[in-house]
Parts: sequence; structure tokens; C-alpha cells
Amino acid sequence: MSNVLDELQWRGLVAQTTDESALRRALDDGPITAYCGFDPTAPSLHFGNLVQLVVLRHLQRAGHRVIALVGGSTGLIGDPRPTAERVLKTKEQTAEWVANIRRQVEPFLATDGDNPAVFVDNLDWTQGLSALDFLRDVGKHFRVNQMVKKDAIAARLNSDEGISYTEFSYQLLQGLDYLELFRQYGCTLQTGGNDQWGNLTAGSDLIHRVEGESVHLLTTPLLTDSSGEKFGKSAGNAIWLSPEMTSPYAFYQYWINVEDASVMTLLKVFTDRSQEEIAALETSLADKPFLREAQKALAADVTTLVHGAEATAAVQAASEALFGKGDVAGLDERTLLDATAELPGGEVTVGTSVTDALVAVGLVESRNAARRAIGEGGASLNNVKLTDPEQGLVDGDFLHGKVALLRRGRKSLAAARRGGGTGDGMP
RNA sequence: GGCGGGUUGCCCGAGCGGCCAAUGGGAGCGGACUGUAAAUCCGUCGCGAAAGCUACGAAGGUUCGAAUCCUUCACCCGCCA
Repeated sequence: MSNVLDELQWRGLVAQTTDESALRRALDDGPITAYCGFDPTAPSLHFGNLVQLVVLRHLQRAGHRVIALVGGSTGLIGDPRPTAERVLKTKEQTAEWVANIRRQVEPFLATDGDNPAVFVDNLDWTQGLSALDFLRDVGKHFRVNQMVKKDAIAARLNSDEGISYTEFSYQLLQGLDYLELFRQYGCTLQTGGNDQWGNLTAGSDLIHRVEGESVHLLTTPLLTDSSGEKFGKSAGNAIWLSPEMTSPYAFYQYWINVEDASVMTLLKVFTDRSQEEIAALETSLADKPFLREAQKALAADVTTLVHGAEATAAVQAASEALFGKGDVAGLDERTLLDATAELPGGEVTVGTSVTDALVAVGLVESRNAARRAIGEGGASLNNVKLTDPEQGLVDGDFLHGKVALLRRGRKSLAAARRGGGTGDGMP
């Protein structure tokens, strides 16, 4: 790979760029400085941000200087979504999330050596800016006529809800970021998701007007599955990078379950595997799909990237034990406890009905739902299908006297850990 | 400020005094088939064992009975000033 742009392209990480040949030349001519922003819209980064982190990694490894920006100020305003106005977060909340995100980004980039990543917070150059200065120095360079043409804004103007002035101003703030980084660091490339194109051009246009310089933009495609849905949701929940919010086990399971039609795309995007390795996995997928080698490779690499090798080994072993051919009742105590330690679960006493147990471990939301699941034949105890919602857990159900394995559907598992008491209803 | 339209379950969207826990679609969930894949087909989808309870923006009211009628409030949209 002569140019990092080629690398990014074959991996499917490039949706749009400004003047591609100029960008290619700039990347060839020597290290440039690139930045990507991460707004604190949640306590943790998520799947979507991972794509951007991967892009920064590639750029840094290719010898370019990278800046990771956290949106301490843009997070206070809110990037307009095409669908609905955001609820403003408190300043305290935002500051807390900024700190979280900053911590989460660091491990993805080299922070020492001769080309350390730079971390900035856009609150640093905006909090002291007065409204009047902002309107005079920044606002004057923006044409409302152009601003309203951007997709997210146009969608909102056409919606019932409209858009607040606050969110309308968002692109000015992001534009200012790029200008600021251009001035401070000579930054000439901004990356982001393709849905950010409008915000990114706000910056490059501003620099062009104010500094008379042409700078570059690069966006990554929106990743969708075969039915056009965005990736990064599991049962309606986002896939977070924080282990507190999405356990390493759940994270690994998400990737292992990726549909065949998408796994090659995701391998290219998220792993560092070479073209040869990926081609080999593609052959395996075509010839021996039941081995799921591509999914396993994807899950292993990405989990390692986000949670480290140790966590990955643990969840791999757990997955093997829980989904392998063997009978869970036959697992030795150590393996069983290690495997179930990765699962969500709860304490349950002997005598508790399986209905209550399913609720207690969080596999279903209500007793009604538990009964329904059992009625549908969709729940099992230690891999034995349940038929009677009133069945009580007995001593023998707790394997090695400690934990019973509850399953909902094919792949939702939880551990019922034996709690104190007999569960006979007597205090 | 005036006039008009709107606010229904996760989302879209019907309902316009009892037959409404609320048609339909989507998403979700489960089963069959498989490979912890996709597609397909089938089932299911407020809480409660049940009686019943809670729900149709909020609060009151009319009525034997309201998501449906009236009043006030909040928010959104449009037109006019």
C-alpha cells in the first residue's frame, strides 16, 4: 500500500472526499495533520464511533499526525438530527461525558513515541467567545441560504417539529473547530461519517473564506446490513464500547452473529487483516459457512481491539462452552463458573419458579413475558426446554450447586446464581 | 396577537360515546428450517395466575359509560398580522 488513501479505499472506509487527487498528493507529500471530532452525546462511545477511530489509526500508522477532538462545546448544542430536536444536556453531564470519551479514545491511538496523537476539547476555544464576537467573526462568513440546503437542516425544516436556532447554529461551531485546528496545528484533513458531510464542509468552506486555503475532507460510508439497517444495534440496544454498558461477552456475541452477507465488509473495515487473509476467510465463508470462521475472526479481532486480548480469551472460552456441542451439565466447575461469569444474571433461590427466575435474571421483562416465552417453547433450563411455567428450581438444577443456565430463544443466555434461603416463601 | 390543524402503544398510523388494551403496517420477540447466518412460513407482542389495574399530551368536567363530547393548560405545525 503506497498511500494510506488506497488502504482506506480497499477497506471500504471512504465514501466521499474533497478533491481526491489533491488529497492523495497531500498525503504523499509528507505527514499532514488530520482530525476527527467526537461529541459527548452519551456516556460512552459506540459502534459508529469505532469506524472513525479506525480511520484515525490508519492515518497515524501511515505517519500522519492525528488530532482527536472531543466536543465539549458542540455537545452542549447538539448536532441536528434529521428526525427530531435533541433535549439539551446539562453542562455538568456533558463535562462528565467528555471526560469518559477522552479516556475511551486514547487506547486506540499511539500517545507516545515520535508521533503522538493530540487531544483537544473545542470548549477551550469557544467558552470564552462572546456571542457578539461569534456572530461577527464566524457568523458573517456563513450564508443562511447555504446552511438550509444541508440535508439534516432541510429535513427538519420540512418536518412538523422544525428546528431550534440553537441546533441550526451547530454547523458554525463545528466549522470554527476546523478553522481553529487549521490555525493552531496546520490541520488540513477532517474525517467523519458520511452523514456529517454537511458539517464538515462548513469547516472547509470557512477556512477557504477566511484563510484562502483549500483543505481536505474524507467521510466514511454509513454501514448497513443487507436489509439496509444501520449496524451497531442489538435487540434495539446500541453496541457501546464501554464494558459497563455492553459487556465484552455481549460485544463478542454481537460480532459473532453478523450475517454472512456483511461479514466480509466488516472484516475489512474493522480489522487489520491483510487482503490475503481476508480473501482466505472469504473462501472459507463460501465453502464452509457452518464453520463461521469469518465471524469468529471478526469477533476476536474487534473484541481484542476494544477490550483487550485477555477479555477476548475469556469471552471466547465462555462462548465455546455455552454454544459448543457438549452438555452444559457436563462442564467442569471451573469452566462453568468462568463461562457464566460473562453472562448477565441474578441471584435466585431454590424453589423459585422458572417464570420468576427468567424475570430475575433479566431474560424477560415481566412474568407475562416469561410465561409467554415458555408457552412458545422458547425458554430452557440447562438446555432442557421448559414447558411448565410453575416448575420450581430444585437443588439439582444448580450445576455444581451454584448456577443454573437459563436460555431464551437460540442465543440469549443468563445465569441464575444460587442465592441464600430455600425460597419456600418463609422468611 | 388572530385563525386553523395537530398530540394515540417502541415507530408509523386508524379509531371519533359502549362491540377498544384499542384495526393495520413496521420493528421487536419466539418457533420451524439452519450454521449462534440470511430468506421464508407460523405464532406472539401493556401489567396481573385471575378478578382486575394502568393506558390514547396534562388537569378538570358531562354521561350509566369517554381515546372518542366540553373546559382550561402545555407543546408542535401552518396561514394571516
